[in-house]
Amino acid sequence: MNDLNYLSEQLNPPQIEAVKHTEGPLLILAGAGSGKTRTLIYRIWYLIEEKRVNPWNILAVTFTNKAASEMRNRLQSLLPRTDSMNVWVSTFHSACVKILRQHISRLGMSNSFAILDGNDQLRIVKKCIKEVDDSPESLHHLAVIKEIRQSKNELNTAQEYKGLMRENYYGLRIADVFLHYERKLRENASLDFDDLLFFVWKLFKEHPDVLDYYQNRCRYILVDEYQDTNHAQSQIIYLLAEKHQNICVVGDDDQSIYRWRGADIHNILDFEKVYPQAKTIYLEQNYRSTQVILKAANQVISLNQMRKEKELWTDNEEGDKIIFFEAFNEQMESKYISQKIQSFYRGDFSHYNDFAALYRTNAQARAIEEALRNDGLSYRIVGGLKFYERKEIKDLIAYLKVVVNPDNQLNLLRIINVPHRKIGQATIAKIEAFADEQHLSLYQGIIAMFEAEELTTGSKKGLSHFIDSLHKWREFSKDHKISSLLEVMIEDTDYMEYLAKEKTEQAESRIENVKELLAGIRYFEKQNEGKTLEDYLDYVSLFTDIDEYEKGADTITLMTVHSAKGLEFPVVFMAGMEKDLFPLGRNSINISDLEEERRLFYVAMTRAQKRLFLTRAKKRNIFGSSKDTSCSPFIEEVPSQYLTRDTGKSDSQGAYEIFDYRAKRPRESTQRDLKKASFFQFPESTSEGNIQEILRAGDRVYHEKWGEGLVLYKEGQGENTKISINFGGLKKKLMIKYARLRKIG
DNA sequence: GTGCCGGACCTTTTT
DNA sequence: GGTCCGGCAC
Repeated sequence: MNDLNYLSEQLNPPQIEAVKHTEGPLLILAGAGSGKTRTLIYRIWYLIEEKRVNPWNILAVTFTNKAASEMRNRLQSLLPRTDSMNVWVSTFHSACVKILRQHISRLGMSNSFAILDGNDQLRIVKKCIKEVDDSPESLHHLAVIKEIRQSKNELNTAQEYKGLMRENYYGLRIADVFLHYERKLRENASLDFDDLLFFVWKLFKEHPDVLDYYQNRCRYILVDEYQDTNHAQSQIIYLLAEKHQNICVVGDDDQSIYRWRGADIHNILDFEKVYPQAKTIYLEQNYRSTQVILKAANQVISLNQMRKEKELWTDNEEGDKIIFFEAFNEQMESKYISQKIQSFYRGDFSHYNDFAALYRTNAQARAIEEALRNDGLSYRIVGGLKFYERKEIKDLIAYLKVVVNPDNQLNLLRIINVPHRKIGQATIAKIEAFADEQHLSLYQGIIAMFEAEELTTGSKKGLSHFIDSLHKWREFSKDHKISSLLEVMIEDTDYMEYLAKEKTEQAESRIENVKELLAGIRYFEKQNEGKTLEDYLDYVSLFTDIDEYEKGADTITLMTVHSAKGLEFPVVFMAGMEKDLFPLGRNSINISDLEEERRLFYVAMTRAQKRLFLTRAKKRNIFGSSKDTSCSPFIEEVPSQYLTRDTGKSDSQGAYEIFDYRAKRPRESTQRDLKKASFFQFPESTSEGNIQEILRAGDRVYHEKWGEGLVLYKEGQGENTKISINFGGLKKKLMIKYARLRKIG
C-alpha cells in the first residue's frame, strides 16, 4: 500500500503533518488523549520506511522504562524485527548510564561506578550533615538534598554552588555538606541519579570527539513528555541535536507535574526561542474522554495563567455528569468507591481493570485498600513502598554489588554485619581509622589489618569468615549465573534463617520477597541472555514500580495521580478532594504551586474515559488523629453544569447504592447496610482476624499469588490456624495470619 | 554487640 | 499510625 494512504488511514491531519515534518526542530503540543504516542511511533516508522533513515540513527527518549518498553513493543508490531531492535529507545537515565559506562573514564572516573537510589542518597546526606556541620539538628536533610539536586540539575558543581552562596551563611553550611557529599561519592565511585545527567553533559562539553560520535549516531531525536525535562536534560538534548537539528519533542505544558523535581516548564514554553527554526504542531483532538469530562477539564485548566492557550475537543459521546460525593470520613469514602465499583461491575463495565482509584498521597491508599479487601474485590497498589527499596531486597542487592565492587564502602557497610557477625560500631570505626591512615578502601583496610594482625579476637572470626566468603563469591561469579550466585550467598550467610528469626509478622512476606527476587533474576537471565551481573545491577538501579504496571491483570488499580500520567481508565475515582490535601500545601502555597496542583488535577480528570467520580472525606485521620477537613477549591472550579452531587439520598452520613445480586440491579442502602458499613469502619482486629472467623470449608477465596481457590479444611487454633485450600487442583496449606486471603462472593 | 523501649517526626509527588 | 534514631539494659 502507498505509504501516504496508509498514514491517512491511521492518523488525523495534524498527526500526519507531525509525522512528515522530519527535518529540523519540531514541537508537538499534544493534549491529553490526543494520540501522541501513536504519532511518535508512526513518525519513527515513516523515517525508516519512507525516508530510509538507518534505524540505528534514531534516538527516542522517554521518562519511564514502562513508556520505553511500550514504545519498543509498538515499534515491533509495525517494523521488521531488526529495524525495531536497532532504534535506540531508552529513558534519559538508562541512556546516560550506557554512555557513562563507555566513556566516563575520560573524565578520570571509574567506568564501574555504582548508582545510588534516593534512599542511599538520604542516608549519606544525613551522615554528611552530622560529620561536617556545627549544629546538625538545625540543618534539615531534605533542604540539603533539595539544594544538591537543584544545583546538579542546573549543572553547577559543589564548588560553583559554594561560590554562589558567598554572602549566605545558611547556604554556605549547605555548600560544605554538599562538598563533603561529593567527596564521599567520588571516593566510593558512586553516582546519584542527578550525577548521571550531569556527567554526561560534562563529558559532552569537555570531549568534543565523544559528543561528535553521539551527534552522528543520533541524527534523529525524539523526546517524549518534554514538559518534564529539567535543565540538565534539555541541555544534553540540545548538545546532541546541535549538529543535525532533527529534534522532535512532544509534550503538553498542561501536564507538567514534576516541577518540584526540577522539571522546567520553560523548556517547552520557550522551545521556539531556543530553536528559532522550529515548527509547532498542535494535537487537539481527544480520543479518550466524553464531552462532559473533557469540557470540564478544559475549564479547570484554563484558570492557569502560565500556559499556552489551547482547547481540546472530541467527537465522543456527551457522557454522564461528573459525580461529587462527600463522605463522613475516609472509611466511608472508600466504602463508597467500593460500592460504586460493585454496582458497575457486570453492568456497564465488566472488568476490574476498568476502574482506577487515584489519590494525591500514597498514604491514602490504605483506607481504600481496606474497603476493597473487605468487600473481596481484586485490587493492586502501584507505588508506595517499592519492591527494590525493601530492606531484604536492598541487602541482597548490596551483596551482589559488593561482589562486583568490594571497594564501595557504602554497600560493604550495609551488609558487613547483616546477618549478625559480631561486627559492631567499635570494630568498624577501628577499621575505618586504619584504612584512612593507610589510604585504603574499607575492604582493603580489612585485609591489611589481618596481615598486620591488628584485630581483636571478638570480631576477628566473623570478619575473616566474611572476607573468605566474599573471595569465594567473587570467584564463583566469574563462571556462574547471577541467580546461582545469589542462591549460594543466601545459603552461605543463612540469610533466610536470619529473616525467619525476626519474630515480626513481616518475616513471612520478607522470605516471599526474596523468592520473588530470585524469580525476577531468573526471568532477567532468560530475557537477556549474555547480560552480566553489572547489567542486571544497572537495570535494578533504574527500575521503578510503575514500570511493572501491566494492563493485563484484571484488578482495580490504586495509585497516585503522578503514577497515573499516561494511563487511561473507563471509570476513575479521584479521592481526597480536600483543602490542604489536593491541592496539597501546608503553610504557604504560592500561585505557581497552586497551578502545578491544578495541572495535577487536570491530569487526574483526563485519565477518565467514561465516568469520573470526585470524592472527599469530611473527617480524615492525619498522623493517627481525626481532623475536620474542608472541601477542595478545585471542586468549585468544575463548572456546575458538568457536576452533580451525590448526596447518598437523604442521609448525609453517606448512604450509597448497593448492588443487589439477585435482582442484578442496584438498590438503595438501608439503615442495616449503613450499620454494616460502620462496622467495617472500625475493624477491632485487622482483617486477618476477621477473616479467620468468617472462613469455613466450602468458601471461595482469592490469593494474590495463587488466584481463586476453595477452602477445604482448617487446622489448629487461634493465631496459628492453618487453612488448606485447593487452587485449581493445586493444594496449599497456608497460615491464615500471613496468607492475606480475600473471600469471594 | 544486640535488642528493646520511647520519643520525635513525619507525608507530597519519582528517575 | 508508622518509622527512625538514640539511649539503656543485658
